[in-house]
Parts: sequence; structure tokens; C-alpha cells
Amino acid sequence: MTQVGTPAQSRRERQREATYDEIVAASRDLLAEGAELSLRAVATKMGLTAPALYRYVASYQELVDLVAFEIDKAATLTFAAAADALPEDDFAGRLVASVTEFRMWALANPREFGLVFANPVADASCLRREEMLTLASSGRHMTGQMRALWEHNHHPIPALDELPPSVREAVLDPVIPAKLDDIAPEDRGLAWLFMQGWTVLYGVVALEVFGHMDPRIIASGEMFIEAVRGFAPRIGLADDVDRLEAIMRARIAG
Amino acid sequence: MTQVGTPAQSRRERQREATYDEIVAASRDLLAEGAELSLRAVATKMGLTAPALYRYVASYQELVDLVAFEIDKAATLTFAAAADALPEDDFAGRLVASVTEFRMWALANPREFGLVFANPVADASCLRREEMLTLASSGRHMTGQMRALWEHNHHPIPALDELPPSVREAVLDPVIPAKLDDIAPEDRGLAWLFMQGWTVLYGVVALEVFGHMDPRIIASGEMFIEAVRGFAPRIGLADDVDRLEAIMRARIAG
DNA sequence: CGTTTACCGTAAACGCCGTTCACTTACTTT
DNA sequence: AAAGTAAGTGAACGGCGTTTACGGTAAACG
Repeated sequence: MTQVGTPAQSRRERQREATYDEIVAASRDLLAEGAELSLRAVATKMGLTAPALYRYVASYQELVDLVAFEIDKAATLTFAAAADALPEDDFAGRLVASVTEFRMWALANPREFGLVFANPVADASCLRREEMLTLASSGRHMTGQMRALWEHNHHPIPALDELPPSVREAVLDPVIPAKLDDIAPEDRGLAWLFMQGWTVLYGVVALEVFGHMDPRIIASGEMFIEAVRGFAPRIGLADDVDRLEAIMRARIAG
Repeated sequence: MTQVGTPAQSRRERQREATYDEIVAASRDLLAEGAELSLRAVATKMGLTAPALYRYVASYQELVDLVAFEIDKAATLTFAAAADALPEDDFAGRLVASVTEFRMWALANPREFGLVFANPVADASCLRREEMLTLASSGRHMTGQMRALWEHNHHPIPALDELPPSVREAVLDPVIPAKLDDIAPEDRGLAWLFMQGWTVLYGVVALEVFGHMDPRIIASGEMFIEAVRGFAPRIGLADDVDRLEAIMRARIAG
């Protein structure tokens, strides 16, 4: 018998979770204001003292990880919304819309981007590292879109036996933010395409966000467009590049 | 008549320059030890107090910029040495050797890489920004190799009138670390290839250094190899990819 | 030569940071 | 009602970037 009056979490647990939410909210406010993220600043904004936060996070780095995770989760909603501006069956368009929104979000929120994607992932506890690599919400979103596209257009994917050994291992026992368990082993080459796509996207966006590129190219987004166009044929979109470019330009201009 | 006894710089100027060198040396030592770079630590290592450093740098950020610049300059020497392991007329091989050495250096010195390449360039003073973008020693080295290759194999380059307007502007009035003033306007599409190559390289290396990738793929270097192979055809090296891959694998293994 | 000036370095202090520890308060559990 | 647990505080430590006021020393100048 399930005890009806018993909530899934006790009063204290609910209170505690609410405090976590408040910590994240205060942190995001700080970042939005352009201030530095610090335990003391977060605590002050919440109306308590810095040591109190140690009841919730074990260190500053853990606060950063927590906030980064939540920021990534929230940003993913905007990527999904961008995809939803296109028809459900336009898988290519939806992917490109998400990817373009990712770029726009990164440029508009460089500090948040840095926190989530330029924060060296822990090398110490390997478990923690796996978490970081597999739980990224935005990563799962992008790979989900790529997978939906493949299930629709069945573009060619590299065969297992033409992959380098380390890559074969990695796609058969994947440590990336993607649902792959129900993908047959012979189709796991798809994961290699996921990684390649992520590399292209990350590269151009990180370069733009950090400003290591001609400002005029950043402003126009031409390198981003070129990068996406260059990758499109690898996922069976060679004939769609012009249409996809139009989608990107619309999002960049808007 | 040149006054023989008169050095180009006075005694004081020489002393001052030596102090700058010592600042850089102390900073690099700190980084090599795995310690944090800080004004106080640098000062202590030099046997003086923190405020004294303000006679040489106006702020902590300026120290970072100074050290980053010198680290980049020093690292470029190793990239050049890697190229020099190959015959002078093997332009493709030399380029790939430099690029591979860049990757290996970045992975072996992630903190230094972060300082130089993941340090957001100033958005404030545009002059300072231009400096950062055009003076990068490693950048000039890579583009120099790419240029030498082009002058040798005359691979096709995009025509000016097929470039997007912002790109055309950027290649005609370039703000990148490359010697382009003696390149004819109709050949300036070469600069666009420079930027594309830099984007590919930066993307994969940054991803590897920050660890946002399957550790096994980082260890094997397969994504890096794939990225270089993917770019090679754009600079007329479609027929050389296997040979170039061998060069990369040798450097990665060694 | 002596005097002036510019430069180099120090000590002290301010306000911020992450972190630890001892202690109180309030709520939950039994 | 008693015991136990969780949350929060205040004080403190060491370190950080940075500013200020002040000495001393070496160069520059008459």
C-alpha cells in the first residue's frame, strides 16, 4: 500500500531543493549582470553568509559545475524552440535551426558559454568526467536531432571496420551525450559523425566567442555558415545546403 | 658617424628589459610547476613585492597578455622545428608537421594553451584587439606555411567575387596574423582559406585540450587526424592525405 | 662637482575571494 | 518531552589584485 499522505520528498527535502534552485537563480543573475560568479556574491544575493553555501556545495568548483549544468539545460530549451519553428518533418532544417541558435546564444552569452564549454572537465575523478561528457543537455539535443535526420534520410555512415580501432571502441561503448543503446552495432558509425559534427560546431563557435577571429567575420557569421555548409554533405545534406544557408541567415539576421 | 660607445639602449633601458624577461621567466616557471599565475607569486619568485610589478605591467590582465604573447612566441619555435624535420621542398609535409606539433604542444601544456588561445581578447580598446589578432607568432607561422604551399602547388582559391561581402572586406583589409600585403587582390581568397584552416585546427585542439570529447579519441588523436584530412583537399592536398596522415601518426606516437 | 629629477622598490592598507571551525538555532524524529 | 539532525552565523586564515604614501638610488643636468 502506498501511504497517500506521504509526499515523494519530505518537507526538508523540498526546502533543500528550493534552496538549490535559488542558488542557481542567484548565480545566473550574477552572470547576467556581468558580475563575477563567487560564493560570497551568491550568498549575499540570497541573504545569507558564504559558509552557509557549503551546506549545498562542497567547493566553488562544484558551484560552477552545478550552475553550468543548469545553464546548459536552460539553453537547450531555446535550441529546441528554434527547431520547433520549422515543420516536424524538416529534420535538416530543425537541426540547422538548433545549431544556429546555439551559436547565437553563445555569442550573446559568452560568459555562460565559457562556463559550460570552456571549463576544463575534471581529470581527477573519472566518474565525474563521464557524467560531464554524457549528461550535457545541449549535446543530447543536438545528437538527437542528428539521429532523427539519419533515421529519416538514411545517409551513409562509416562502417565499423573502416574506423580506426580507438574510434570503433568509442562508438561501441560510447561516452558522449547521445542515446545510442538502441542503435545497432553496425550503425554505430553514426556516433563518429556526431563527434565530428560537434567538433566542427564547437570549433567555430568557440573561436567566435573568444574573439580569435576577424571581428567582421564574427559579425557576419560567414565562418559559421561556411563550417555548417562544409559539414552538411557528410550527413546527406549536399543538396540542401542553399536552403539550409537561408535558414541560418534568417536566424543570424533576426 | 655612429658613436661606437653608445649602445642602442641606455643602461636603464637594458635593465628594465631584463626585468621584463625575468617576469616572463618567473611566470612560465609558475605555470610549468602547475601553480596559478598571480602577480604576488611572480613577484615573490623574483624576490620582490607585488606592488613593484606595477612598474612593469598596469594590471594582472596585462601580465597575462605579456606572458601569453611570449609563450606563443616560444612555442612557435617548436612548431618551426617540427617543420624543419622535413625537406625544404615538402611544403605540405612541413605544414602538417607544424600543425601536429601545435596539437601536441597544446595537449602537453593545456594551461599555456588556455592562456594564449582561450583568453577572451579585449573588446574594449580596438587597437589592442588588432594587435592580439595580427601579432600572434604561431598564427603567422602557420599562415606562412600555408602561403608557401600555395606558392608551390597553386591550389585553387576562392575568387573575390564569389566571397560574401564581409569576407571580401576582411581579406582585402586583413586583420589576421599573416603577411598578405604582397598578395595581389585577386589572390586574397587565400586569406579566407587561412581563416578556415585556423578554424578547423583551433576547433579540434581546443575540444581536446578542454576534454569535451571521449578520452579515448583524445588519446589516439583520431579526431585531429580526421579534421586535417578533411581540410587538406581545400588546399590542393587531396592526393597527399595518406602520406600526410603518416606524418601525423608518427608525430602523435613519438 | 653638486643638485635635481626620474625611476624602482617597499610597507601598509583596502576589499575581495575560498575555505575552515566552533557555535547557536530551529526543526524532525522518536 | 528528549534526542538528534540539519541550517545558518561569526570569526578567522591565507591569498588575491590594487592603491597610496613614502624611501632610496641611479641617471641627467647645471
